[in-house]
Amino acid sequence: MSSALYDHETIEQKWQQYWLKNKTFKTEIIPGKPKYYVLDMFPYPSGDGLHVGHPEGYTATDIITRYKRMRGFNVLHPMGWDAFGLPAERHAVRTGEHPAIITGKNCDTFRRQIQRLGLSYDWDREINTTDPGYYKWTQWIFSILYERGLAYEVQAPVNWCPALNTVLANEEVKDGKYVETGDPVEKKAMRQWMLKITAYAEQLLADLDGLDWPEGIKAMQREWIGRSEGADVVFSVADSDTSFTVFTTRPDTLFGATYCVLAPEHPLSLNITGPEHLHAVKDYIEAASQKSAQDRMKDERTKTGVFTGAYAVNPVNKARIPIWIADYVLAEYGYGAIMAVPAHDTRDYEFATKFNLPIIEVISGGDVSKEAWTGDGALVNSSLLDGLNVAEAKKKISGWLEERGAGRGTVNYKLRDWLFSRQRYWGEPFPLVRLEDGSIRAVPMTDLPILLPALDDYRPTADGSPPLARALDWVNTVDPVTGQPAKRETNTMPQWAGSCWYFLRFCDPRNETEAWSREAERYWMPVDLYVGGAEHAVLHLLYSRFWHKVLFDAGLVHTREPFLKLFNQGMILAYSFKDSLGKYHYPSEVERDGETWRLKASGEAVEAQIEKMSKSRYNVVNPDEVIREYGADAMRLYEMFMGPLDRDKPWTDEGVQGVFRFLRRVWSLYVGEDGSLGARIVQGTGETGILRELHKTIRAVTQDIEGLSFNTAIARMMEFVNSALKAETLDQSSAERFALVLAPFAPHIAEELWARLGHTGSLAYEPWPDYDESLLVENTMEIPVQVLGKLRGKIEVPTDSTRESVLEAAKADPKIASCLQGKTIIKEIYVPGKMVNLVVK
RNA sequence: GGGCGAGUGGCGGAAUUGGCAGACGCGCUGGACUUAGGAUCCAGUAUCGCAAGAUGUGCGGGUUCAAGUCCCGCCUCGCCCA
Repeated sequence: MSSALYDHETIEQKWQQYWLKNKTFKTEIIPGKPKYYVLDMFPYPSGDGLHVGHPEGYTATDIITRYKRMRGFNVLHPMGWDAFGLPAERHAVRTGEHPAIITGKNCDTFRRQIQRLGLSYDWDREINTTDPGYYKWTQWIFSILYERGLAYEVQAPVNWCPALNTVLANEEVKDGKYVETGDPVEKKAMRQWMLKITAYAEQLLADLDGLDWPEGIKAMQREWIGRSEGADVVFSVADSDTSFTVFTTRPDTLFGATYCVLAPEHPLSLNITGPEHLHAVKDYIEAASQKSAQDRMKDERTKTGVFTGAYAVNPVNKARIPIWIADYVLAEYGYGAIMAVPAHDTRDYEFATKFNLPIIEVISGGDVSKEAWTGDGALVNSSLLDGLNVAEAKKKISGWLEERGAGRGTVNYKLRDWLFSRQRYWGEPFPLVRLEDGSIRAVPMTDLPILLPALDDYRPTADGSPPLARALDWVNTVDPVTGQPAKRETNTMPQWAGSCWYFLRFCDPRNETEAWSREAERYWMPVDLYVGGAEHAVLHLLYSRFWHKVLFDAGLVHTREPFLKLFNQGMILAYSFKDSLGKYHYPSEVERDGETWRLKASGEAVEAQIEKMSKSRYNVVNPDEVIREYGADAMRLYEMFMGPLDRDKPWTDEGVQGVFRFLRRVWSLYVGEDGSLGARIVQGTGETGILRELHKTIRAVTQDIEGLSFNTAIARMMEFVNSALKAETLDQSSAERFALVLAPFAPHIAEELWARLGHTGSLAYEPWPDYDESLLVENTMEIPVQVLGKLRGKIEVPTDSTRESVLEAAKADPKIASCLQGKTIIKEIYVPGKMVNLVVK
C-alpha cells in the first residue's frame, strides 16, 4: 500500500470494507456513557436511485456523528427505508409483480449508493417500513390510537384525487391540487378513517415553544394548527324554536352584527328557508357543492349568497337580523355559521356592500363608510361595552354571554382531524375487522401483523373499491374473539404512518417481542439532532409529534416531544439550458462562449438558468458518476463546501474539482513521491508557526462543527493545508491531529493517512484533538490604523502593549504621520487588540 | 394584504458584541514545467485610475470616531399564510 498518487477509489473501497467487516459503527447501549442520537429523515427508495440532494443532509449528520463519537459520545446514527408508496404500486399495477420485489431492489440500490458515500450508519439497525416485522408494530400503534378513541370512521366529503384513485389528507392538498404531483383534487363523500389529531391541538401548539427548531417551521406549524380565541354565540331563529351557534373571534363586535351567514352545507340551511326562497336556496347549495373549498376561498372577490327569508335574533339586543347562505363560509370551520359584522370585517364588508346590508360601527377609529375597520379602538353603539377597548370588550361580553347561557368564550383551531385511510394496496392494512352487525373489532396483538395478501391484479376493483377488495379470501375472515364471520378493512394506511414512529424502532430494531424496549427508549430518546428537508414542515413533523404524544400518554415513551433539535438543509439546484423553443439540453451538449452558452453541435445560443434538479430539465447530477470521478470524500466535501447547509445552492462541476484538488494537496502533504510517508513529516518538533496554525484550525473547525457551519470549517482546513505545504517540516503529532480533524469530513483519506502515520485500526474512536490556547497567543499583533475612519496604515506592536504605546506607535508610523500633517488630533480611539482610529481636524 | 428569510466581486460564498469588506473555493489573466495540457506549481485578480488616490455590501436617508452589521423609508426575489 504505497502508491504515490491519491487513488480515491482504492482507498475508499478499502476503508468501506474495513468498516463493514469490523462493524466499526455498530452501536449498543452503554450504560453511563452519554448518548447522542443523530437522525436523517429516512428516504423513500425511488427507482431513480439516490439524488445529490440526499447526500447533503446525510453528510452533515455524518460529520456530526463522527465528531460526537470522537468527543466520547455513544452515537446512534441509523438508516432505513420509508418504502410504502405509490411508485412501487404503479409498477405492480403495470407488471403484476408484487411491489415488495421492486421495493427490495430499490432499497438495495439506495443502500449501495449510501454505503459508497462512507456514511457511518450502524447497518445492523436498518429498517424498512414495508417489512411485516416492522408494520406489525405500526398496526399495533394504530390499535393504541383506536383503543384510546382517537381513530374513528366518518362518511364525509373528502379530498378525492381521481388521477391517483385515492383520497388525500387536508395537508396533502393545496389550491385544489395534490401537492406532490399537481393532480386535481375534488370533494367526494366517502367512508373514511380519521385520526383525532385535534384532541392534541393545544399540546402540539404549546410544546413547540421548547423546541430548538427553525423559527420558520415552528411558525408554519402554529399557523397550521391555527388557534384562535373567541366565543360561541347562540342565535335563535326568529318565530321558531330552533337556534344555531356561531364561532366568532370578535365577540366584542356583537352589537355590530347585522346579518348571519350559514355555510351551504349547514344542516339548517334548508329547514329555515321560507317557501318563497326555497328554490333559490336549493340552486345555490347545489352550485356550491360543485366548488372546492379552495375555489370558494379564491372567489372571495366576487362574493355570492342568497337570502333565506329567515331572521336570527341577536342575543345581546334582540335585534332581528337576516340569515343568508353564502359559500364564503366554510362548513368545516367553526360551526359552519357566522355572525357578520361588516363594519369590522373585510369579507363581511364586501358582502354587505354588494347586497345592501346595513353596516353599524361599534369600534371607533376608522371610517366605516369607506372600509371595514379591523383595528383596536373604543367601543361605541354597544350599550354595556361602550368605552372599552377590544380586549376588554371581548372579555366582558364572553362573561355576559356565559351568564345568560347564550354563549361562552372558546378556543377554535384551524387544524382538522387527519384523514388516515387510502384506497391503495401498498400500505399497512388496518388491524380491524368488521362484524356482520357492523361493529368493529381491533385485532389483538397476538394476531398481528395482518399481512398484505398477494394479488394477481393490483388495480382498484371495477366498482371502485380498493385493490385489497380483490382478495376475497383475505377480506372474508373471522372475528378473532368470537369466531363469527367478519370482513377486513380494505383501505390501507397512508405513507405517513410508518414514518410517524421509525425513530423509536431504530432504538431497538431487532426486538421481536416489543416495538421497542423501555430500556432502549429511555436510553436513546429523544432524537438530539434531526436533519431533513423543509418540505416536511407540517406533514411528517406534525403527524409524528401527534403519535409521540399519544404514546407518551399511553406511558410508552418518556418524552413529550420526539425531536429536540431540527435542522432543514437547503436544496441543491443545478444549471439547466433551454433553447429558444423552450427545449432543454443536457449540460454536456452546451459550452460556454464568454457571457453566453451555446449548443456545441449548432452553435445556437441557449439560456442558462439555475433550477431545481429534475429529469425533465436534463439537469440531474448523478452521485455515482461524481464518486467514480472524484471519490466519496470529494463528493462529501463539496456538498458541505458549497455554502451554508440551510440554503439552496447550485451545483457546479468545477466546484467538485476544487475540493478534489484540496484532497490531492492533503495527500501530497503526507505522502512522498515514492509512496512512503513524505519527507516533510518529522519526528519531534516541527515549525512553530505551523503549530500555531494547526491549533487555530482545530479551534475554528471545532466551533464550526458545533454550529453546523461546515463550509467555513472546510475553508479553515484548506488554509491550514496551504500553509503546511509552504512549511519545510510538519511534526508527526501535528500531522496526526490534522488527520483527525479532517476525518469527520473526509473519512476515507483521513483513515488512510492515519494508517500511514503508523497506526493500526480505525481512527473513528480516537479522541478529538484539543487545542492549546497558550499556543494561540502571538507575541506581536498587527493593528490597523484609521484616520477619520479610513484605513491609512498598519502597525506591528507587542501583544501586551498599553493603549499609550499603541497610539504612540500609530502616530509615529510614517504613513500615518503624513496623514496627520497640518491637522490637530481631537480624539484618539483604541479598541484593544483591534484597531486605532484618530479623529483629526 | 400579513408573517418569515434573503439581496456582498464574473460565480458559490466569508466577515464575534458595530472595529482592516471580499476569508476559502471556482472562474479568469500571466508565468514555470512539458511533445502536449483540460495535470501540477508560482504570481495576480472588487471597481475606476499609469499612479497617488477615489469609490464600493439592492436603493434613499439617519445614528456613530467607525455601519454589510443598528434605526427610519423604499425596491427586488424566495417561502409560508390569506
